[in-house]
Amino acid sequence: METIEQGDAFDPNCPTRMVLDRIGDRWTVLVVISLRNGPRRFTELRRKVNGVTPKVLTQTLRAMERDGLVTREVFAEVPPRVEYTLTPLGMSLQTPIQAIADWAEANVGKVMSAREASLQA
Amino acid sequence: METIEQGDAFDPNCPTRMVLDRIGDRWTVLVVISLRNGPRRFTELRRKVNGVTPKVLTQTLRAMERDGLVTREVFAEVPPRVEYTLTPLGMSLQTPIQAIADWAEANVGKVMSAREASLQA
DNA sequence: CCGGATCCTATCCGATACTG
DNA sequence: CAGTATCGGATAGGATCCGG
Repeated sequence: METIEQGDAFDPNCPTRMVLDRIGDRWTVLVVISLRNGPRRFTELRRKVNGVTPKVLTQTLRAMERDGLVTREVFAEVPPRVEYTLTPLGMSLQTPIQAIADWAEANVGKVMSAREASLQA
Repeated sequence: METIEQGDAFDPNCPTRMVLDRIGDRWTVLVVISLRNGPRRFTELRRKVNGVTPKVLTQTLRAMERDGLVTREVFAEVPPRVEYTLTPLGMSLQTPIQAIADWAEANVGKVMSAREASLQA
């Protein structure tokens, strides 16, 4: 079936629900965007992903690692260096993310004016 | 600019961030899917969106109404009837949602096996 | 430099009960 | 039928400190 089904995201165990949960969280999408041009170090990511705390960034990266979206590579150096890289799977996530971004840019104006209008009513 | 920018979703006030917040919540996406074939009544939605409580469904619908995604129409009848309908804006949300669903269906297997694999490591 | 440990708060969500 | 009111629990996320 090519289109969304009723039983789809309504069930916690369903594919779409799972992806939605990932995309829904505050940072996963930002990390994907930040890594799209190649590997980044932890601190680089911290700077790019404006305002994320180390704990949460670590949480996010670990979750993404578990799901096969990023790989984590530790270099036994002094000072220590850790690089995160998008897997092909992680890279492919950019397609739906881009779709969202496109919709957002195209329609944010309408949403904002709807919001304004509802304040007066 | 056609592609995602760094400053994009990193700022709470930015378009993508806003849309992500909507998509991230548990029910908005499900309501959009449930309404795609035409207007639905409150209780119909409650049934379709499996397990949502009236309070939360109302919250979701009100938020969507504010953002111009749905319209709410009250019929002065006995018994009372209220219909919710997707606006064109709300309809257009199905494009990115479909992109997510497609990605999910195509890649859920990989994510699941990555998860399995990480359990043994 | 990387990120774990701990504590805390905000928010979302669910259950239940009640009203026009 | 279509909600509202109230309460309570779960959890993501933030602040801060500390260790390898």
